[in-house]
Amino acid sequence: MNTPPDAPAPTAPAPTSLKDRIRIDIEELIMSGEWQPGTRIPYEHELMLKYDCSRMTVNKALAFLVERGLLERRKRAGTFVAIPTVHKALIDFPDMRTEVTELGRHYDFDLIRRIEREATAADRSHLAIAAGPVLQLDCLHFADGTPYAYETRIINLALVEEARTARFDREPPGCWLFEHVRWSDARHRISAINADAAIGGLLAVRREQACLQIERWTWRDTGRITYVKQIHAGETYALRAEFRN
Amino acid sequence: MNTPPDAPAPTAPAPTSLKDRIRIDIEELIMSGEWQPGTRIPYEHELMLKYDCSRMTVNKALAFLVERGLLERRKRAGTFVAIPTVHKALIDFPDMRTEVTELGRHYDFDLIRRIEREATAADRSHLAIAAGPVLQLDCLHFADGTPYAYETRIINLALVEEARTARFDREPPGCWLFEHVRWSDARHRISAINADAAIGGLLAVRREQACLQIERWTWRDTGRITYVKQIHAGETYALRAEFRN
DNA sequence: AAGTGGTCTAGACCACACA
DNA sequence: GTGTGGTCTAGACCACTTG
Repeated sequence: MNTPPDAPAPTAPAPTSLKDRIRIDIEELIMSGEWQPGTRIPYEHELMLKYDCSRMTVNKALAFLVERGLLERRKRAGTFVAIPTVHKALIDFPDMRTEVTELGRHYDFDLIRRIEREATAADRSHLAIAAGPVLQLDCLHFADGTPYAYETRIINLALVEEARTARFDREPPGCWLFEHVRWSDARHRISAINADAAIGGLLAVRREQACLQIERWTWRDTGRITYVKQIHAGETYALRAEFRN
Repeated sequence: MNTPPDAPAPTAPAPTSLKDRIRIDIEELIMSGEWQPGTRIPYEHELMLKYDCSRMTVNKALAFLVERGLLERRKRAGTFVAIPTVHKALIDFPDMRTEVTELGRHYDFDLIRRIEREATAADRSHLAIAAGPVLQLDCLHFADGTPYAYETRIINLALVEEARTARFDREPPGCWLFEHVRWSDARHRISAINADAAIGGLLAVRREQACLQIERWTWRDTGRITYVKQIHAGETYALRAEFRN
């Protein structure tokens, strides 16, 4: 469906700290257009006087807005309203069990395949390794008994040895990894694909049905931990992302 | 294609401030698994002693990690390693011209339709208004002369009056809005659709081709500014998102 | 009741970029 | 040089929560 999302929750009136009041005041001056992109805003020293506070407090408010991308600071020159170039959005990829449960539906999954092997060419490419043992886990996620998503995953056993002995018949691999492995970075790729006969059969959709495909490569400092590809039937699934400055 | 992305750029060795050293130390203890999720970490006072610095400096480092979702703080109890529940990722939605140009390709666009009208039922739903004038702008974006994306947009003229007189024959609507309107919030919806005959014709793909559809609703405090739907031919397009905790 | 984090102060020194 | 922001200090009071 094509229903617009709810309006953003009004920002909590909250026990506003002075730092937040300064921050919000400036945000509003920028949003309203009163302070145009490129404008120099008052120096920290001037804001100290205006809000009758210490420089540290002003500094915290400004630092927050810099991290959000609303301001830019240049030494000796001052602080400027940033010129926007991109829409940034924050997107949540919960694990499947959490995602389905939060929809108020009953979650279940089938482990379709579990293969331990030496890395194939494709595995080596995804995990950026020259060789080594990997574990492939394919499973189908259900919501209220209906196929929800198909997932195929490769785990680098050299980095996650515990996966060798883990049982994935009760706990889905995504959950297990969440609890057992920390990652320092991840990259996602979101694309649209046409269901082939195999995917169509698994997800119970017609051939050619447009599906949303999410791929994720996960790193830890020491190397790549896992590669996962998730496929959702398009008509019933959509990702949601929130603005994030 | 299904090529894995490049490894994340190594974090700049940078002129590390003390605050950052503390932050990085703690990050590494968490990432390595030495401090498991749920663990209480040392009190601010203990960290002051360890790093021989003021409490403010420790506090800044911890506040940063809280905002990143790596730590949770409870008064009177202490600071704890957060238990992860979702993968968060940051995704950029540049405007089409920027996006295509950054790919090193030549950008061009055609304005297909420009309609000023009283809001229809669909417009009212997307903009959450009871009535009022809207502007619909449909256009086709090209990269190196090849169709890149189809875009249909509705602008709330009550909030963006300047759009009435703006010319959209040289500058694409997305760019124009970037420069003229600030938003305070936006919601995105990403889904997969099958090309119908009309979309297939515009994007030069076969019927049923899976396409990636991105919808965006944009707010300012005072109301909804615009709704836009962008459709990319699936095989040639993918969104990329970075981990962001 | 006690001790945590939340917030703030009124200074300070420094590096850097600009004039 | 000069003045900006970057960073840090050594305190302080308070609210909250939890033992």
